[in-house]
Amino acid sequence: MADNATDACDVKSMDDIMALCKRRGFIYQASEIYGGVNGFWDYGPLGSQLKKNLRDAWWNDVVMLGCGGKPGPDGKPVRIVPVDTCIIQNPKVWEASGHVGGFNDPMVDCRETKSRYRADHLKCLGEKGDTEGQIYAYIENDDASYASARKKLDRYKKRALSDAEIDTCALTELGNAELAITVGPDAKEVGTLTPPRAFNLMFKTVLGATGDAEIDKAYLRPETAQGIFINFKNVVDTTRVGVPFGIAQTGKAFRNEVTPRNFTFRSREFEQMEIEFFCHPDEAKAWYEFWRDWRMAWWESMGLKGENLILREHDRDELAHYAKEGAGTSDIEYRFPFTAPGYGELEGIADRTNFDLKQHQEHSKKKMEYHDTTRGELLPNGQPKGEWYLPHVIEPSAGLDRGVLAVLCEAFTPDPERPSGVVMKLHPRLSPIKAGVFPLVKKDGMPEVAEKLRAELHQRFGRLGAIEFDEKQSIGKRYARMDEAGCPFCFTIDGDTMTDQTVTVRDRDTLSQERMGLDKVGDFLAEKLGV
RNA sequence: GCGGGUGUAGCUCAGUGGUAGAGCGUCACGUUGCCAACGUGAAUGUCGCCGGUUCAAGUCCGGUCACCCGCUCCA
Repeated sequence: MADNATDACDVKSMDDIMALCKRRGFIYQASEIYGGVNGFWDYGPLGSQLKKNLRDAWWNDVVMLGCGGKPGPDGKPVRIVPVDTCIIQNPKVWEASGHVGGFNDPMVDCRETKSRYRADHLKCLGEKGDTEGQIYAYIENDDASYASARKKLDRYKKRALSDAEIDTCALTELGNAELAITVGPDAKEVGTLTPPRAFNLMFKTVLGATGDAEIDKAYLRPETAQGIFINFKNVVDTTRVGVPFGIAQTGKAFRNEVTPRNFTFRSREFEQMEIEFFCHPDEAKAWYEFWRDWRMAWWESMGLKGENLILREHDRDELAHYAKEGAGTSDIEYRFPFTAPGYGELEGIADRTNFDLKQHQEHSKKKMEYHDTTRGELLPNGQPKGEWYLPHVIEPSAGLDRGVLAVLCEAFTPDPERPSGVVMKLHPRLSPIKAGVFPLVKKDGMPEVAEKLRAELHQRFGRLGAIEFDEKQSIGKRYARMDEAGCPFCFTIDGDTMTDQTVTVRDRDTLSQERMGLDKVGDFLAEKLGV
């Protein structure tokens, strides 16, 4: 598959993938019967099981096995504990995290140049005392922008005005009538600037049935991370964990994206799989590199391989405000059909330093420092004195819905040779349908034997995914359906089964058909599913 | 948020102001002996939604919603 990855990518059409997702019940548009709602998607029977399987794989590998059992940079097992925190928290959480203050800025759009400006970054100038003539907006502390505005004013007045004749004010002080005679910083026409509009990406809600919209204002969380940070002390105090350790959480988060687009890639409601890994500041770099590399390997183990998956280290000037002082930030990115030849982010691994714990310590007035009893100078009795510090945090934060989408895109394989025309080569561990059990024809006792096998496999593997039983229509049609659903193996009961107790195993990816004993099917499937 | 495009059956799409269509899929019955076989039959639509023009609107006009593409945004 790796050899023709580029070719396959070229052939893949997002429209075809979306059509298959709808047709086979992976993903539907939310509220479809009411015309849909922008930025929201529902998962169908196959999609929800696929999503659960990917989440379970993450949960199992990260939390239960602690990075799949791989020792950390300290040579010890990686310790991760889970939490499940609320979508709605005290609004002060989002003030501390910076989500309320920093991202509540009114913005101004220019209809002519399509530029967007922060309203509080724009100033205006005009001739002193002139209330009729044009006003020129410019970007504060930008000499070129200011000079441009002055030049436009001079040209409008047909003379060079002195500094003393100029009046300036903030754009936010202008009324609508004045905006109508204002020229944007990079515009030629007047009145192309929109009134300042707030672009807070957080969903607001109101607490209490009779709640006052202002006083009882609350937010749906824009990320799951803060729920972990605010419970850091609780977990340390009530669980026998010690730094270094991680706290994991999966759950929904909500962002009022300006432009939801690209199928489920940028949704307004989405699910995250996040780890906040707490470590000593001196060890942050080693843990950062450990997590970055292990997370990359994990996505590869989910079937995302070759040129479509890359690890990209952020440039210094690209780093988020909280990561400036840290060891760095990396994105694990997948080349989606709609981003190709570029890539879209699946997971970010960031060294957030102690930014979040420090913020919550300041805002909540609660001590967030950790007492590390394994550090500090040795006391006369031979015990370490201990050291108080704010742990640094390495955050591998993955998008579950984006992961599902990447897995679907990777699996989607056009194949004109097949009757279905397409096969979903999902990793067996992720496949929503684990196996198909088919009687070759609906007679001669075959359905009965097939049903017995289905019941046996269902008992053993039903917790992982569906076991499909189908006795209708031709065997080829049933195989084709399984190709589109991404079912990796089909077991077919035929005439020979009745005499020698063997079945045909049909492999989705190779189309090979081999015979095996009826009693070997369970173990065969267990091995393929890695259970 | 701006500009362009699209919206008709589950999917892909035809449809010239005058009776709502095709292929595939789905379902039933028969047949069928390993890759969407075949036969017969069936179901599936307020033509995205709202309004307007008209004797008559899927078709023309306006608005709106959703999706796609390009900007913009994306802590």
